[in-house]
Amino acid sequence: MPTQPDPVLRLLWRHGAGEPQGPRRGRKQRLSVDDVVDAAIRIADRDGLSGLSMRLLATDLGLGAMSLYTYVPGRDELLALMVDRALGRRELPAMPDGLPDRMALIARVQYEELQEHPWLLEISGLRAWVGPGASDRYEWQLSGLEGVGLDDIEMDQTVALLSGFVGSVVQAQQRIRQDERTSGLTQAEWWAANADELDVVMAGRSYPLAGRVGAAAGEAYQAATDPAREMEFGLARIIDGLMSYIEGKQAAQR
Amino acid sequence: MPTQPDPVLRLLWRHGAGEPQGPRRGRKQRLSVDDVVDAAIRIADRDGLSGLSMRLLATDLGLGAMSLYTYVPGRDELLALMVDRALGRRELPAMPDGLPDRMALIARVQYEELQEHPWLLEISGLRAWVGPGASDRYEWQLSGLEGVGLDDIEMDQTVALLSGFVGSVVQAQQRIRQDERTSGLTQAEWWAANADELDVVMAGRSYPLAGRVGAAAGEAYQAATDPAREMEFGLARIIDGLMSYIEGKQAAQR
DNA sequence: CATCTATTCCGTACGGCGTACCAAAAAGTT
DNA sequence: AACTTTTTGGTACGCCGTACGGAATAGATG
Repeated sequence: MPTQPDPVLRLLWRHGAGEPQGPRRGRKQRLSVDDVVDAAIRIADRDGLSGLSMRLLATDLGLGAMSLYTYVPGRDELLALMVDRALGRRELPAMPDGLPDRMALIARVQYEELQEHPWLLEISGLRAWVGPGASDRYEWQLSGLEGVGLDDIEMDQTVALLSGFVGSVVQAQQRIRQDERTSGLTQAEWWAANADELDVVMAGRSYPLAGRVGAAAGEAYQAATDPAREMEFGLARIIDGLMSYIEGKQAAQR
Repeated sequence: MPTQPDPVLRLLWRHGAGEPQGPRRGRKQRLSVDDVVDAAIRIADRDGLSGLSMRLLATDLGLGAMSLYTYVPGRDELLALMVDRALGRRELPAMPDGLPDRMALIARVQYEELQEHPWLLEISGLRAWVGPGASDRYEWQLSGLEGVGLDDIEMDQTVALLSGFVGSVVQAQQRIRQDERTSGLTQAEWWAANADELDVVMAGRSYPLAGRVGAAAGEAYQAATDPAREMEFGLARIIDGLMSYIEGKQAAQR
C-alpha cells in the first residue's frame, strides 16, 4: 500500500521531460507558472516575504486573486517554487583548483545569493522540497568536495557547515539593516540617542566586556563599507579547521 | 536635538532599579508583564510563533483581547520581550578551564536553548533590542573568550561564529521535523513513497554525487538517535580553526 | 456545424489576524 | 463625594489565505 507521491514534485520539476504536454482541453492559461514565480520573486526581493500577498501578486500579474490558485496550490507551495527557482536561475561557476578556494567559492555563491534574495532567510518552518534548483546546487557544492578525502557524510556536513555559516552572517547583517529601517536611525545614532536611557535603566548591572567589545565592534562594523568583511574571519577559521582535518586524515592513511 | 529614547527599553529592563514603582492611580492590573510574557513563551514552545496570536494569549490569560495592549504595545514588542526573557531565564554555567571547552560550552548552551525554544529561530526580520537577558548572555559568552589573545572585534566575531553555526544546525533539524510533521511520513518513508515519482520527474537529469551522498547522509541521520551528532563535526572543525588561529597569534607575538 | 466536457477566470464570502477606538469599571487623589 | 487616571473588553476596520460556485473559453465529439 504505497503512499501517494507528493503532488508538488510535478510542479517543481515542471520543465523536465516527465510532463505530457499534449494539447489540453478547456480555457488556456494566460500565463505560465514561471511567470507567476518570477513575479513573486521580484516582489519578495523588493518587499520581503511579508510584502508578498496572493492578492498583490495576482493584481501585479493582471489576474483576479483566485486565478492564482490554478497555477499554484497555495502560498506555501508558491514559496517552495520560488526557492527552487531562485536557486536554479543562478549560474554556477566552475570549481577552481585549490580546495580552500573551492570552499570559499561555495560560501561566496551562497553569500551573493542571500544578498540578492534576502527572503530566502525568512523561509523557515517550511517544508524542504527537492526540486531541480536545489538538486543542481547540491550537486555542484558536492563536486567541489569530491575526492579530497572526505567520506560521504563528511561531505554533506561540510556543505552544511559552509552554507549554514554564511546564512547566519547574512542574517545578522539583515537584522542590522532592519533595525536601521524601522528605527530610522543608524546604529551609531541609536546608541547615541539611547545612551542616557540605558544608563538609567541598567542601573545596578554592569557589562564590562559587553560594553567594551560591543563598542569596538560597533565602530568597526559601522565604518566597514564592505559588509563582506564580517564574513572573512569566520570563513577563514572554518576553512582552516576543515583543511587541517582533511590533512590529518590523509596523513593517517599513509 | 536628541531623538527620543526607545520606549521598549523601559519594558525590557523593567526589573531594574530604574522603575519608580510608587502606588499609581487607576484600576490595578490583574497580571504582570512577566505573566504575559511567560504565558506567551509557553504557547510558543508548544505551537510555534504562528500559533501564538494575541487573541489566544489573551483568553489563555483570562483577559479580553485588547487588554493585552496595556501590558505590551504590540505583538512585535511582545516577541522582543519573549526573546530576552527566554535568554534571561537560563542559568549560565561557570566557564571551564580549557579554551576549547569554553567554546564548546558556549555552543552547547545555545544548542539547548534553541531546542527548548524553537521559535527563537523563527524570529527573523525583527529588531534586535538590547535587554538584560541578551546582555547577560553576551557578557557571559565574552567572559569565556577574554584574555586568550583575541582582540575585541575577534571576540565578537568568535561568539557570532559559534552561535551562528549552532543556529544553522538546529534550523536544519527543525526543518526535518517540520517535514515529518506536515507530511506525516518519516524521511525514509517519504523517499520510499516518492522514489518512483522522482525517477519519472527527474528524467534526463542525473545527480551522481547528490544521490550517493544524500543516501548516505539520510541513512546516517535517520539512524542517529542523538541529533547532537550532527553538531559535532562542524563544531570540532570550528574550534580547531579558532584554536590554531589563536595559537598562531601567540606564536607571532613571541 | 452543435454539443459536451474540461479548464480557467474571478466575484463573493468565511474565518482569522493585529490593533484603533471608545465607553464602562475600578482604583487613587483631592 | 467628586475628580482623575488607568484597566478592561466590546465593536469594528482592513488585511490575510483560500473555499466555493458561476461564467467564460477552449478542445473533443457527435
